[in-house]
Amino acid sequence: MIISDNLKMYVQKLRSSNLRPTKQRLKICQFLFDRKKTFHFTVETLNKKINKNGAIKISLATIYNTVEAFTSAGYLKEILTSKNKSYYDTNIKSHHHFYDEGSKELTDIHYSQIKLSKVPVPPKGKKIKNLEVVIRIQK
Amino acid sequence: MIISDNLKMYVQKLRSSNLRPTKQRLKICQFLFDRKKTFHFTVETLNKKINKNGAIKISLATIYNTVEAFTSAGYLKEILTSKNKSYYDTNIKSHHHFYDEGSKELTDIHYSQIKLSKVPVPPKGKKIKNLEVVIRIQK
DNA sequence: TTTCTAGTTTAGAATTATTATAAACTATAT
DNA sequence: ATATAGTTTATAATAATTCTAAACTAGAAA
Ligand SMILES: [Mn+2]
Ligand SMILES: [Mn+2]
Ligand SMILES: [Zn+2]
Ligand SMILES: [Zn+2]
Repeated sequence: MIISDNLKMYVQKLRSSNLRPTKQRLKICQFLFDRKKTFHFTVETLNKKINKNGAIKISLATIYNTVEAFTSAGYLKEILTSKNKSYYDTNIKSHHHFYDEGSKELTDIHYSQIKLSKVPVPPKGKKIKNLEVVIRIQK
Repeated sequence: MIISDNLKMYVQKLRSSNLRPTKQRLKICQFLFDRKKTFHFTVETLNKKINKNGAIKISLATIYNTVEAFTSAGYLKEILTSKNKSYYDTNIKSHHHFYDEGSKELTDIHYSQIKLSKVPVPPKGKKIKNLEVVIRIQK
């Protein structure tokens, strides 16, 4: 895959979500999705890496806006785990996580690696939005 | 059970955790534990209710300090669920929760109501600290 | 191609939850 | 009673995030 091909792909992807393909969004797309493996990040880490040595600087506000827009559009998944910071995942398939309380890092657990053989019925009028398990680990 | 009996009990409980039985801590103990059912709260809701119409006002800083001290002492459990706010639980037994994204309220799920028939081994050198499930629900 | 406009980016201010600071207060050991 | 370590408190500081409003830009329409 050549980068210019991916760029076209991102332009389409963004347009299909009613998001204009700005250079900021495309740069963030490339950073997030031009790779073989999915990964986890926070706005803080993304901001640092995006603005390390690139040509254009992207403001923190735009990083926030874009991560939020990409999450709404379904390109990213938010992982609720820590009380202070939001984590995001480029792996949008349903799956579980280890959360290391020491290093504050997430590791994927494939969906099939956890079997819930008994799950309670939600209260009337409510339905289950998400059943992904976060297993907290430490040394 | 008479309140004065519970008060003595709280004094002992606090002393046994090397916490001086101040009038602030005792008032918070009474508010949290003088009831038949356990419940969930945030510092914000606790602060409002504690300082509604009581004789002594307790500062927000003391509410934070006390909730932290009680959690360390094992009188309370912290439930990590939302990205913005810490939730606490007077039910310190291991159990699971529904978290309603609309009302932002927690509901207990008895430990036996969820069966995990397959759980992955944690990475080497790490052990599982906590395996309580939060099921996110919505309308 | 120029013009227009809604959408986007940005710096900086505001907000929210929480933690830190340091002075005044108090439980309790001596 | 006194001393002292622990506690409370108002207030400041911090951290993550959201808001604001002005400047900028993609892309539709003229
Ligand atoms: Mn926040
Ligand atoms: Mn915070
Ligand atoms: Zn993941
Ligand atoms: Zn509970």
